[in-house]
Amino acid sequence: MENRKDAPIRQRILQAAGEIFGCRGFKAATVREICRRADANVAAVNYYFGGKEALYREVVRDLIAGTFAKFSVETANPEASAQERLAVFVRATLSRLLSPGGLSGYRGRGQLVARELAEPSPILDTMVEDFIAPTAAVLGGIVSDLLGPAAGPELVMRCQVSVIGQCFHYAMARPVLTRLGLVDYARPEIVAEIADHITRFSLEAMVGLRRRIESEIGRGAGRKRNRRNQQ
Amino acid sequence: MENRKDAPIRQRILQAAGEIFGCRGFKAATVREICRRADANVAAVNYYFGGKEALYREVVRDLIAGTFAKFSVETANPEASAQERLAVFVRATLSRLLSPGGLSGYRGRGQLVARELAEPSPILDTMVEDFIAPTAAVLGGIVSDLLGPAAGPELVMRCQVSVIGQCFHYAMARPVLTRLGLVDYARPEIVAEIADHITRFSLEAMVGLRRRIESEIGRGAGRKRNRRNQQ
Amino acid sequence: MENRKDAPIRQRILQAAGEIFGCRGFKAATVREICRRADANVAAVNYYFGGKEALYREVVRDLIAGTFAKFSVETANPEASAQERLAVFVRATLSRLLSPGGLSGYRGRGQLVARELAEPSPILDTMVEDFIAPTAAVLGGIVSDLLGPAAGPELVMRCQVSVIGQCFHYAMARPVLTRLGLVDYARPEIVAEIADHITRFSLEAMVGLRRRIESEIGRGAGRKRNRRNQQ
Amino acid sequence: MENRKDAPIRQRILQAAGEIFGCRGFKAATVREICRRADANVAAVNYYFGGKEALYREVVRDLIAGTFAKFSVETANPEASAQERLAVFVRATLSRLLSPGGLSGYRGRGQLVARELAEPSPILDTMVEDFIAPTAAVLGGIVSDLLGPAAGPELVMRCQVSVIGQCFHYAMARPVLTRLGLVDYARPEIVAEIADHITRFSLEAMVGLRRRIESEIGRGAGRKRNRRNQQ
DNA sequence: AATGAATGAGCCTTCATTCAT
DNA sequence: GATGAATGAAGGCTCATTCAT
Repeated sequence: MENRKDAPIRQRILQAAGEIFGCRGFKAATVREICRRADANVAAVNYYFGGKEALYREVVRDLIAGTFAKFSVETANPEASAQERLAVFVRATLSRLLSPGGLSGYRGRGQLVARELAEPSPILDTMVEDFIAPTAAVLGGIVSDLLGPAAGPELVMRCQVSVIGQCFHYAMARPVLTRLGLVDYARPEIVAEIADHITRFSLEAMVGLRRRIESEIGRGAGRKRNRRNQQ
Repeated sequence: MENRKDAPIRQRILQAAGEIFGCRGFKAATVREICRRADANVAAVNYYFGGKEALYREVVRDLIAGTFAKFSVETANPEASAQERLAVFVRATLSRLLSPGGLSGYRGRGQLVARELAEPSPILDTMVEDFIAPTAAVLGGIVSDLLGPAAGPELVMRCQVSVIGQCFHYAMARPVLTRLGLVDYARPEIVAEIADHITRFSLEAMVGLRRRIESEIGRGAGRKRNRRNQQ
Repeated sequence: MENRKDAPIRQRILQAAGEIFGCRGFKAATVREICRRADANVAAVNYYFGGKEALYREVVRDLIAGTFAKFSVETANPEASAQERLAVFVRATLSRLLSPGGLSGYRGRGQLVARELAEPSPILDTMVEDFIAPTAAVLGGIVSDLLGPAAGPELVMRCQVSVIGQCFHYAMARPVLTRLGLVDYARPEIVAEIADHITRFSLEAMVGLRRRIESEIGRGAGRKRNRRNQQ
Repeated sequence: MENRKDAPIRQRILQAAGEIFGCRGFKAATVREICRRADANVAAVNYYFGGKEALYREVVRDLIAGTFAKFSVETANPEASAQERLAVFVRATLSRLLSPGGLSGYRGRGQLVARELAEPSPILDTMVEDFIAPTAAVLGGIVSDLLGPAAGPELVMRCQVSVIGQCFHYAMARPVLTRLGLVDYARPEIVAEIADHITRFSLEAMVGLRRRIESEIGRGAGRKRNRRNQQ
């Protein structure tokens, strides 16, 4: 299904490049191997993309853009509760990272993003601006709602990272988690199960934190403990 | 302090290699650049280490071993409460990852580990076995205590990943978090603050999860089935 | 004629490699020098042949195969006398070794074979099997006929080596023979003259040996014991 | 017995160098390997000999000088018959080339000379002048006597080469002869057997040639066919 | 438009040699 | 006198890129 001989050469190269770059990294990947896998001429990369680096940029951009478009982190219903929106966000984020149609869709591609996140390259700035910042904003809204108005911006940021960090670790540390026997990525339901856990874990944490903040405020400011019911 | 001309050449190369390998990755790094930075001859890498790959192994091993030895994830007092042990664990893990004496101690070195975790290389197996697995076992004990005897092994594993994932994200996604303005790594207290947050967040989550598990068991085993409506 | 700029690069490299490998030996020869002489890029050797060693193999193979094909050691007439067949064999062998179209055709190439014969390299096995063994078999037949049925296999083998050794020495010890003033390789008729000598020398030897063997047998088996006094 | 630790370092290096140079050739041999085998410091070669090339010269010189001194090509009795002197010459030459105390005395050393003879290097000139030319002169005298006064200098030279070529081939083409199964170098009597054969073969040849020359002269000049009995 | 031949820059490594001790 | 540490030069090879077709 992939690498169909009748697919346009440009597409075949893009596809092959995603796999090779993901497996080997930018430098270790060779245009020869990419072209061999794409069944294209050695000069095709330069002809269609202008060079190895430009091809790499295109691959990463396509991969992220495609994946982000495929899995939305927002519910269709804007009136949904914060809990529900969190569940959707986590599920979508994990799907982006782990599901077959996502960043790890085919062999090695997930590592491509892992590498890119770990390594500040010029392309990262665009990625952050175009894709990651909007996503972070969505999560920021959810977390803010869950923590309530008493939570300071610092706490909101930290909780954002806590949520997103749990999700990313399953993608970034995949080789380690596999070796430790902590996660079995082969099971098809794994994404849903992990999403459920992260949602529950994070909700429990943030509800608890909110309760604690507000009780402290209540204690500090007097008896306004009826605030608890707002959210 | 870095690259002192009077330091033994072997040390200078090790130091330089950590930085270069971290910045560029194994393949993209060149022994020429390493030696230039270490102010050593090109042949010195082969003379002292036997080759580029052997140097890389030594760098990673030294880095991890040194860092793990410097920051213990266990309390001196074995009778300490699970909460306290969690706090120590999180603080030590973050220190390993972020503090000046740790894996990101100098420019680029943190990325070296990020890359190694993301990209399974032969050396990773040894690292997992020697350093990561023991650490994971410690965390497993803490989490297990916090969740109580009613928690199944699945939940314990998932919570382990939730805790460790929060910590790692600050190291792995450092470039992104910086660009998003979510974390200011320059502030010296940042490690302690993040550790506090992760500990609180995780404690709140696990205490909440434990309460829920045990109440469900109670419901199943006895007569508190009116709790069901709370959540 | 040599190194013509319009000759295909592959051919120019092959030509240059024959000379350089012959002059310097495999290890001391450098692809840089070969390519410089062939007026080709340094990478051309790897591009066309896959590496220095593969180029060497091709050079030796081409040289031997070409030479062996050009000079046949067998007479067109299979009914020819043993004497005549020996003359043809010796002339062909010397031509292979010394004539302009043969193994020493251009500067240094003869030494290439000398070196290869003296120094067992993996390629030698193939050469022996494909080219030398068949040639040895032809000579074995001739010698066997000349010595008669009474000659044991041991004697046949030794005489083979005596014939071939005389031929080879003119090629192998060329520098020494030149320095000693024993042979003037510059004279064009030299090959024919040497061939004549070796043929005569060897014929005389083998005819004499045959007479001696058969007279001894006669002595042993019957009553021609008066032959003993002849010699 | 060889490489005794208490032998002077200089001797141990000479010994080791002979083996390594013989096995690998000048360029492929490394001073490191030589020094390792001699259990000496890397710098010892430069210290004692002034460099790799000077060491090589010394090794070849020592080897040839020692061998030539050990096996004399002349009989003790200057009045000996030409046949006898030929037998001694051949036996000595073969011993120089093949016997344990000679040029192939230990592993690989024989090939050292084979290589040197095939490859005109500056050192060869000295070798020819000091060692080979005198030997050639001895053989020239023997051959001249055997062929008789009627033989021209050309024939004498050719017969010299025929004799010496037979001897050398056993040393030069050793790998090939072994592969062809023509010679079994492992048998201890092999040198004597080969020497006997070459002597007989050459005597038979030269006696025959003499007879032929003289008969032709006789035929040409008249009826002096009684010359046949002289020799 | 698309390609195969060819290339030049650069990489890792080896090795004879040097030099301070 | 003798050595171990260190080095500069050079070698084989890889690879992204170019160019004529």
